Amino acid sequence: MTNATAKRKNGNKLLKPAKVAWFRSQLVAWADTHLRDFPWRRTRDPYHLFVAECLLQKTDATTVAPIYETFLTRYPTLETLAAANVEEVARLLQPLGLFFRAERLCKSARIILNSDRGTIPNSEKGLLQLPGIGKYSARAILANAFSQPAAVLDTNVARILERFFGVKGGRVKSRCPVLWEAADTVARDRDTDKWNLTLLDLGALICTARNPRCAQCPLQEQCQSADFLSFC
DNA sequence: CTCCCGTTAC
DNA sequence: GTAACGGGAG
Repeated sequence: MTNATAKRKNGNKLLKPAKVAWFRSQLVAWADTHLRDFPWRRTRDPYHLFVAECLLQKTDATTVAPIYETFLTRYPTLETLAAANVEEVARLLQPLGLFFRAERLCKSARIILNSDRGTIPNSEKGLLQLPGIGKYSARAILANAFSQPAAVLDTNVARILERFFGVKGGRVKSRCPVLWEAADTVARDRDTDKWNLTLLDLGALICTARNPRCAQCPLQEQCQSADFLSFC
């Protein structure tokens, strides 16, 4: 049993089980008709998802979509990326900014090819060895490419958990144990990939950082932070 | 805690 | 016009 699974089973003192159950069922229903469609959501290819997660870091999904297609056309395999000219990769990433990612992508490709597996690692530990892959990206790849029950915590998920459950994370959400634990607690053991996408999309479409659309939110009824003024 | 950096919301 | 946005690494 993994740590995360053990924690889920024992429950989280901060989160009431009944409220967690309601949270899940509301979101599962919402996901049926509201999940967004992106090219990287139509594949389970570990390399494709590795590229996608790198490009999606601190970058809006709608901005990434066209570049992602071009990237995979130009560098269709780990081998081609490992052999790529970093400057050229950086040029391709131009509309996204954060050019240091070009170097990290190429370097990761070389590390992966020199590893025992020779393919994208299928463990959190293995993925974390790669430059540019932190806990969020590692778990996203585990869930999406390898169907593992790996919950993610990004600023969207953190915001939803903080608002709905009233838990308080620190400044740096990505390294906040309370929020990671909450993310693990609310996650489902099955279809964790879809669950992760559900939270990301609720954060992107409804529970936005500014001007959240509380009136359209499936969680409004039990949300600690629901903006009741939005009814008026 | 700071830097990275283009895009989008305001 | 400016500020907000968003993961990882040093």
